[in-house]
Amino acid sequence: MKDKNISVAVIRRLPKYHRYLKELLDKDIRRISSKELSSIIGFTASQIRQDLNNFGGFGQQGYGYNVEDLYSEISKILGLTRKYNVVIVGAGNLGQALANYTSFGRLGFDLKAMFDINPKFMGLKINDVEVLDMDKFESFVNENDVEIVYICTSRAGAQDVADRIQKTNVKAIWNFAPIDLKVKEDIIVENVHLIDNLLTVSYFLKENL
Amino acid sequence: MKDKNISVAVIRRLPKYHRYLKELLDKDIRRISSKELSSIIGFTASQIRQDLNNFGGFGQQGYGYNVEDLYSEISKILGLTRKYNVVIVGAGNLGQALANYTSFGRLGFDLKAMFDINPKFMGLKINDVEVLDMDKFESFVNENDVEIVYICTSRAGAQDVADRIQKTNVKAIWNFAPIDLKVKEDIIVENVHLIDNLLTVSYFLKENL
DNA sequence: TAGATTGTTAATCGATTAACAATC
DNA sequence: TAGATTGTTAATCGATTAACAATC
Repeated sequence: MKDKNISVAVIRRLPKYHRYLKELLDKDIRRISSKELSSIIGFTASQIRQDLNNFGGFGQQGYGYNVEDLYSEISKILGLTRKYNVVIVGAGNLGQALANYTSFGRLGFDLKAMFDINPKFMGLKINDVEVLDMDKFESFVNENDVEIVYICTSRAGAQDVADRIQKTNVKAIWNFAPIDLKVKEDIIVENVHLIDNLLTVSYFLKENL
Repeated sequence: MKDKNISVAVIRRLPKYHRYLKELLDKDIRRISSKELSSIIGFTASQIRQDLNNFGGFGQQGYGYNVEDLYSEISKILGLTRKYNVVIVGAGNLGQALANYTSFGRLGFDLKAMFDINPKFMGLKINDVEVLDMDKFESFVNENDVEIVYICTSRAGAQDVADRIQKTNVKAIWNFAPIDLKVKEDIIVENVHLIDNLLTVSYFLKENL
C-alpha cells in the first residue's frame, strides 16, 4: 500500500479536505487548482499538493484536480467506502447527543446499540436505538461485529469500559471521557478531550488582552 | 509578559499537564521530577522541561518540581484564576449535554443562559439555566459580560450566530458546528470538529488491517 | 504551441530531543 | 560534599514552504 508512514499532521488535515471538496461538489464546481483550494481552505497551495501526493498523483498538470475524483479518492483514503458498526457506552446527555447525530450514520457509522449501567435508561430508545444493560456488552459487540465504541461515560467509568473492550473484537475507541485510557497497542484510541480544548480558549483569552 | 510567542503545540499540551498534576495532587504526591512526570504523562522529560521553561523556572535543580506550585502556575497560565461568563447557543442534545457538564463550571466557566430559535425550548431550564429566545441574544451577552459563546447549532445556523457575536463584546467562540467560521481576527475561535475526529478513526482502522 | 499547474526536489523553518553546565 | 535534576544550549529530526522541471 502506498500510504504508509504518512504523518499524523497530514491525516488530520484529510477530513478538512473531505469537507471542503463536498462543499465544492454541492456547488457544482468540477475542477479546482491547488491555488484556488488554498484560498478557500487556508492551507498553502504547496502543502495541498504535498499532502495529496502522499497518496497518489490525483491532479493533472495545467488543469488542476477534478473535484469529484479527488473527493472520492479522499473518501477512500479515510475508509468511507464501507460501513462500521458502532455502539455508544454511556446513555447520558452526551451519549444521547451523539446518538441523535445523523451525520455520523450518513458517513457509514451505523449505531447498533447503546449501553449503560443505570437502570433508569434500560429499554429507552434514542433515535430508534435501544439502551441495553452493560451485562450484555461483550456478547452484543462480538455478535454484531462492532468495530468502534464511543465512550461517553464519566471519567470514573471509562477505564473499566476500555478494559472490557479489550476482551472483545472491538478495534477502536472514540473516547469522550477526560482521561487517557490504557489499552493494548492494537486498539485505536481517538480522544475528544473537551476540557483540554476549552482551556486553550481561556489561555488565548488571557493572551489577547 | 514572558509568555509570548509560545507555539500552539506547547499550549495544547498545557491542559494535559494541568490534568495530570491535579491527579498527583489528589494522590498527595508533593514533588515530581521531569523524568517521573514523563513516565506517567508520556512526553519526554526534555520536552517537559522545555515546555515549562517557556513560562518560567518552576523547578529546582536536584529536587524537581513542587506539584502544588506547578499546578497553580499552570492554572494561572491557562487563565483559570478567574471566572468567565458563557452562554450556549443551540439548546438541542449537544447544547444540553454541555449545559449539564459540571466540570466546566468548576473550572470557572459560568453558564449564564442558553439560546435557541425553536419555540419548543423557550423557558426550559437545563441544570438551572434558562433557554432564551435568540431575539434577546445581543442585549443579554452585553449586559451580562459574556466572554465565551459555545455554538451548538446546526451547520446551517452557525455562521449566522458568529455574525451576531461580532456585533457584541463576546471575545471567544467554542464551535461545535462542522464549519470553519468566518470572524474578525480579534475573536478567538476554538473548534471541536467531531466528524473530522471520527474520520481519523476510520482512517486508522483501514490502516491497521 | 503557449499557458497553466502539477509532482517533486531542495531549502527553510520550527519543534523535539540530547547533552551538559549550573546549582540546589 | 556528592548526587540529583533543572535550565538551557546545541544537535537532530520532521514538517512546511519555495522553486522549478515535467507535462497536460
